[in-house]
Amino acid sequence: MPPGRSSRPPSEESPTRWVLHVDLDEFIAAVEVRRRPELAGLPVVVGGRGDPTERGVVATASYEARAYGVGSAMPLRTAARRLPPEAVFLPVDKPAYEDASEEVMAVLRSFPVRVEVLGWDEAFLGADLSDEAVPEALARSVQEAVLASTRLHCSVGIGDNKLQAKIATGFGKPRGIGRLTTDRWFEVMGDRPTTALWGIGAKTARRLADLGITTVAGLAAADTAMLAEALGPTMGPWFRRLGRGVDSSPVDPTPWVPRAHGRETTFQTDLTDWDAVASEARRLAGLVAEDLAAEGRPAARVGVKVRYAPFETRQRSLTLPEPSGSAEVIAEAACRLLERLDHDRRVRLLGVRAEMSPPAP
DNA sequence: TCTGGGGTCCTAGGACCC
DNA sequence: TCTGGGGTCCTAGGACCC
Repeated sequence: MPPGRSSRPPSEESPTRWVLHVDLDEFIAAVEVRRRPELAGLPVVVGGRGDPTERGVVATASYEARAYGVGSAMPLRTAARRLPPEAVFLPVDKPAYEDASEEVMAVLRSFPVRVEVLGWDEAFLGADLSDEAVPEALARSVQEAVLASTRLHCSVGIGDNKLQAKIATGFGKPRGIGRLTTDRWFEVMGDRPTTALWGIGAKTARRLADLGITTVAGLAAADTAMLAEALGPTMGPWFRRLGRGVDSSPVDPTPWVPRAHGRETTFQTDLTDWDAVASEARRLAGLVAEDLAAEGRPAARVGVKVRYAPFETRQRSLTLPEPSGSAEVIAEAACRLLERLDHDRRVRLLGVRAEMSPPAP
């Protein structure tokens, strides 16, 4: 999505005739129902520790739950208020979703395409100009193969590029196939709000509206220099390309190399005791060090995040004198960073993160 | 309706160096 | 004398996505 990954020199790109975007339907909820068939047909909500009286938000709601107006990122307490008593709340079980994701990606890789994994439940499939497959037929084959191997349903979007394919998937959901190509871009997208574009959220939409731009067509017609002036030299022109449905980024099957790892916790009750904050920072630093060790890469920078009640976030970070994977070094750095923050306020959330140096080429 | 946790990338100002 | 210009690193914050 971000422009950084999209702005490769043309010489690195393979000529792509079309792109498929595969997106699993209600993935997390579907994985839970798959192993608990008795939940089928019930409103199922996965989020937090599975206790709707706690602080936490909905990770995924089943379609039955969505019918009650429950969706991702909604506080669990709100979801509980909206849902009938038979609704089921489950805790997030990350390893289970990672395993299920691997099953799905293995199926996708069995097709003669390049596969770029976007997250647990999404991937782009790219084929070259020389390949003969018809995208609709391939899309249907992918859906059938994923269902047969994993008992999970997915939707597929077809586009001339990743941006179009990603948006097209939404037109196919659930269990369908959507199509959005250059020839019909403005017919389909022109009158939609700018938030219909992948990469434009509420904040950017508001800034665009302040410039008199509210629709995709309006964004496409905007002056590039004006957008660059108002929104930045990289982002401004990139937004305009989004408005025109243009995306030259290749489907890149290269395994993802993480830039950073972090752990954070929202406390069920705000912390007032700064000693407790510091010891929690040490615990989180230990978890981060484990993540680094699993990859065999040291931290180059360490950062802390503190969210004060009611909801005000502060971050501090530093570059280590030399890269280190030591839990003790990361913990000490985190504690030093905490010294630079106000100790007299209630703390709602604490996070510790480590940034890695890029691996040697 | 009081707002998770895991990430990515961009921007902008100041420090510092040549 | 009160003023250069470019480049890179560091840091804080913001926006977006799943």
